[in-house]
Amino acid sequence: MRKLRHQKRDNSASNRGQMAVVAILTAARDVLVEEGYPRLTMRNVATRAGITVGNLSYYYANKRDLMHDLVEAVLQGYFEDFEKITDNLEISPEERFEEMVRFIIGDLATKETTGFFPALWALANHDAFAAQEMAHIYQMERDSLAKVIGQLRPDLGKKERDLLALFISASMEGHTMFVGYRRDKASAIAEVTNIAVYSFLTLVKSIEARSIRGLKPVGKSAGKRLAS
Amino acid sequence: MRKLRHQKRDNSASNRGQMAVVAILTAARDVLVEEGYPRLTMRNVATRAGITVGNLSYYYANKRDLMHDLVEAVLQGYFEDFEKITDNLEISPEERFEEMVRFIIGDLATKETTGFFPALWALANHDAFAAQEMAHIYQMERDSLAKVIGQLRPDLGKKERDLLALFISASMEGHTMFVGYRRDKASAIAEVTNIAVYSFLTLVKSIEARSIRGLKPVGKSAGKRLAS
Amino acid sequence: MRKLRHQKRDNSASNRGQMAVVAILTAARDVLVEEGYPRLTMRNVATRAGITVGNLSYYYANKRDLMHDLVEAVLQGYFEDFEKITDNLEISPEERFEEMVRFIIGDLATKETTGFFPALWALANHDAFAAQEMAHIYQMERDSLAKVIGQLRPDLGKKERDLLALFISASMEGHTMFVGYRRDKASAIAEVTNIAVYSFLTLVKSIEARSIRGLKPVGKSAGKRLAS
Amino acid sequence: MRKLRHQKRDNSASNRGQMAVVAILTAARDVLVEEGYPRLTMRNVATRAGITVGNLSYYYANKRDLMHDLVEAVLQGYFEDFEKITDNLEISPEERFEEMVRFIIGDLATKETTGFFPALWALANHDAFAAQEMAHIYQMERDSLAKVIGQLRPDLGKKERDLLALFISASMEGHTMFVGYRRDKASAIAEVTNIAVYSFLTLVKSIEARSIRGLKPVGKSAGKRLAS
DNA sequence: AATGAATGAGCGTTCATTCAT
DNA sequence: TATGAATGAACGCTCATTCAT
Repeated sequence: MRKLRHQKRDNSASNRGQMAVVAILTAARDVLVEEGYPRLTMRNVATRAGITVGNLSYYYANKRDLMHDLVEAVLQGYFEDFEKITDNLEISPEERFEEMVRFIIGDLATKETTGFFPALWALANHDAFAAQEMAHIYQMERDSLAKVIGQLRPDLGKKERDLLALFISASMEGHTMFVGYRRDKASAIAEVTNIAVYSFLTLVKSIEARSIRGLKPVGKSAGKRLAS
Repeated sequence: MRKLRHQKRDNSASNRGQMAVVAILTAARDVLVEEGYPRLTMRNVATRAGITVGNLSYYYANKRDLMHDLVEAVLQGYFEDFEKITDNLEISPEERFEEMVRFIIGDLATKETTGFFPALWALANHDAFAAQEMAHIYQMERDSLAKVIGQLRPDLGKKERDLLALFISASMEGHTMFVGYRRDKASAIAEVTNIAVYSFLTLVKSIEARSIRGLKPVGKSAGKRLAS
Repeated sequence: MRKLRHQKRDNSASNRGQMAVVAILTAARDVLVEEGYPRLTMRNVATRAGITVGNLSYYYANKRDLMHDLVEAVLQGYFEDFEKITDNLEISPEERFEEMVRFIIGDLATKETTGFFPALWALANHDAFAAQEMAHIYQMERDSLAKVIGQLRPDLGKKERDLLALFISASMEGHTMFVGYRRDKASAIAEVTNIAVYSFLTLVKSIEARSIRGLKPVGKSAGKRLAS
Repeated sequence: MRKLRHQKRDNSASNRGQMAVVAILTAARDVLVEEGYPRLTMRNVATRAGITVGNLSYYYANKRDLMHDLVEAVLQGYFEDFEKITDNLEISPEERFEEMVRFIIGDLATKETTGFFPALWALANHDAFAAQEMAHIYQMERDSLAKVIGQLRPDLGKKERDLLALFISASMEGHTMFVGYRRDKASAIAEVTNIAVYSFLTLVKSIEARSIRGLKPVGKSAGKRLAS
């Protein structure tokens, strides 16, 4: 995760308040990342932002609004990141694809991302807003991926490209808990990234629509299993 | 997730207490799954288990101990599941591999697993015990996977097999938030599972050690990128 | 106000909790009476009852429930008081009427009543529950009054008796803020009570239904006023 | 309640500030009337007046001062109202008396009065200033009443006239909670007013000083009661 | 006159935990 | 084993008030 993008709503002259909002959002993210969601309290955020609870409530009347802005700020950061890669036409589609994979896996190993996203996933299970924002950000990621997949495999239909993007995106996210910041297998990140690039590229270049639809290629073991 | 396995520690005659513990653990899991970690309170657990807070504290003096047992009980269930698949020698290694993939992805779409594991991942970021237990369960999953990979690719070294198992295991877990219970892309689970089986099998059967180590095959774009 | 009547809901053996509830309700009434509604906080009540906020919440999960029980306890006390007077058949209807007037005005001068009821009236303007409970208690008062009025004036219809009871009841309540505990005109309570007895008795004994309906008796000034 | 009378203290040229004060006082009264005293916050007043909290504090440094002015403004309005009736010499004393009764009961049924006065009474129990202002306004009301009573009954002493005025004034105020705006018995206001006019007129015209002092007229039941 | 920003105390409520019975 | 009662800290939030600009 690189930086928070706070969209100011009103263009008031005062930038003192604007700075406070950035401090609050950064503090909130840091508390969430370093201490976890249950400790993301208004008091902790205020303390870390160097203000009082009362003043925090001046900027965010309630926790929900704060969470809202926090998630949106994180989102906006990724939106800008993905755009840069997708719009880089100086390199080939295959290179762009590899770059996306390396960017995403590289990002998920940062302290912020390793801390933030699992919290968001857990939240999304019981919080409609978190679920919606999560859907939004991953739709963006999949769209970027599907675009490049289309350039690599123009023969595939939109549905197949979207499913491949879904599979690849979800697979990458899964590595957060293993090669993420200070996680168990963090030392294997280089190798895992290499495998990811190889695996996803091979997948995209070789798969046939029937493998997705479930008609196993000839010689597969499925028949035998059904017989048993 | 299928069921909770609670290992009684003392062999006391009372099985009333044993039943109470199972009720408590089940209640705890259900609260966690249905309401999320922040609402996993001693009161909620006690109420759902049909006992009083005071009595809950007789079985679990504090929340940490309860969490401990809960995570271990979930773990134990999976230990038994994996064992059954790994020990099934009536089918070929390739079939065993496919079965593992289909079992894991099938499981992650259950209500319990979709609810439980993201909470565990988030917790593991800030709770050493959760991290340790998580490491334990996934080590088990990877061991099972690595064993079958070894049968499929006897030419690969242990390190490569382990890395492939890590990549495949992590990739599968990543689908929890997307095709899991009531998640965004739940309807695509069949196609995603097919892609997973195809992709992982292709990967295992085709990858060379040098692709893992990072020496890209000739003609790769890496050189060019480094030059830019 | 004489005493609080707390109706225990469950007949549990423990009277420790029962005593705590009485202590809480008494504390709540005293805070309300002595410090006013804005200072009727859970903390103040707990402190005065000699318990902690946490323990108060064990008995009353929220302020609304506490208020509910408090108002009902006060109500119940009056219910018993009125019953005693109404059921006293040893004295004549006129004496019973006088006794009721003297009891109500006498009660309104007690510290508890002077403090409690104006707070309830103010509350009833914006709190449906308070309004409903208030309606309940005064209906009871009017019913008692109307009963005696009926014995004094059997010639009057029910509607007229009810209106007289309403007028008399409301008039008496109005004295709370003037001859109530430590209020401006507290020293005039004896004379005011005498006037009340004389006035209400004269009213009941002399009024004709047409004076209530608005048809002024002959010789009244209404006509002249309309002409001017 | 008809309108707020704010007396400007300094004769500064700025009438912008004067208008702001009226807006603030009106906002304060409306919040009190519509939402109740506990919600009469500086923020609510400022918001309703269309200014910021900071600016409100320019006009009223603290809540006490604001309350002070609010109560005085309401008072002043009544002062003007009573003066008009008292000074109307075109009608007879009896008519003037009836007009006062009808005016007061009519006023107490307005939204503003029904909301404002019970709040003031409750406040007066614990706030010396509110008690003092309340005393002031009702003294005025009683003075007006006593004046007319004196014209009706020149034979009575000042003390008796004052006591009658106290009884009548207090009785009328008591109807606020019953026939006031949106209160329980609001539909009975016409009949109650008729009863009030009849009752108070009868009282004033017939009562003897000894009935006030407590020496009951011959034939009364007091003797019997004392005997029992 | 007016704003936006800030404080610190207090609110109702929830919580993990303890303990006598 | 099981309960009801109790504690003290923390939670999200609101408030009157202050102050620099």
